[in-house]
Amino acid sequence: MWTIIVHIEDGVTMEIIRRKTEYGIRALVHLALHPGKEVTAAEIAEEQDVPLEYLQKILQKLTRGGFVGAHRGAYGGFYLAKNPEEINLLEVIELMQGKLAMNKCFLGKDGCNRAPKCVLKYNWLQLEQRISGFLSQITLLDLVEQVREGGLPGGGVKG
Amino acid sequence: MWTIIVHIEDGVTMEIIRRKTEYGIRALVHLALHPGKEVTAAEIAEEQDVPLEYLQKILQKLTRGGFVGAHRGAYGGFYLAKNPEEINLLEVIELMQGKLAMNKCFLGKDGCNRAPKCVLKYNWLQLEQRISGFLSQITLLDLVEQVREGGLPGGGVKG
DNA sequence: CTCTATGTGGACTATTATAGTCCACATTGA
DNA sequence: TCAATGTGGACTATAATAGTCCACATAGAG
Repeated sequence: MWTIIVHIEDGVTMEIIRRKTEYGIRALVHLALHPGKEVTAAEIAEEQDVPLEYLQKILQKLTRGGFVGAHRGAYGGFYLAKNPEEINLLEVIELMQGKLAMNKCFLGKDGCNRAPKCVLKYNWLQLEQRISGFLSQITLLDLVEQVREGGLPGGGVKG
Repeated sequence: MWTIIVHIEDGVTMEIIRRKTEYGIRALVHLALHPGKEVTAAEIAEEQDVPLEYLQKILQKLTRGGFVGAHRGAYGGFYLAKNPEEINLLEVIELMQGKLAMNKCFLGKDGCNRAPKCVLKYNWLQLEQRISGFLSQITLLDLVEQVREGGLPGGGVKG
């Protein structure tokens, strides 16, 4: 009796936006689509295809981050604590994943012990600012509008 | 006798360019700075502050990827297999880390099982193209020139 | 006032990615 | 033929991500 292990070459991808962030954004979009209503974690989990227990952790983070408000007890739930146009993608990504950087060289002069002789960092820094700038221009309102329009391309995001 | 575990709140950062990629870029820059010479992994490791054994793996990947050539045996070493202006950052990053994407939604219509109702992806796609576009415009030559100029800011990268 | 549906917080596990190491072997120039 | 080199595969260690579990706090309805 043999056990054969086959290692399938996978098309690896390095994702900037992690699953937890995606889940968080789905939750925010869902809340924005139900203004003035308190929505339970269970409902969001169901509607947005997110594991409930994990979503609860994510909602807690969003609550502490000030993006959503929570109401405990029976008939409780979550609601947006800001207007959709006041929430941008960069804030959400950084709340969920930590500060977004190209690499350590930008964490200050001592982020990398080669810093004094590192000359690559100016390129990194420039790109980093572009990415952050772009992400911070996309608001929850933009996302929600695309949802309402049926998600067709062409809506466009400025920048 | 007590054991006290203190959990220090760390300033987390999510880095797009991983250490292996940074190491790979350092190696390429080093090779570009020594044209016409075969440089050993040991020398690069020493000069660029990279663990030798790990660097060897990275150089193997760069070799298979066609960016560097290798010469075995005594007096062997590595050399650039392309001109520095023919190597761009995006290629190197994707060789080392896999394809760079915002998230799974862009891996094709089945990348995410919500794809049919997912409307966020057009934003992602647009940003993804911007990042890739920018990274693909930065060549190894740009990096090397900045090294030669002493690494002062202001050199600038077009885009 | 109590029951029940909710959110909260912390600890816990599982899985995957990243980082790094080790060693036998192939190659090649002196 | 020896010594310095790269190659390839297996291996370990650490960290990040993803996900789960449970005791507890809270608040509305009856």
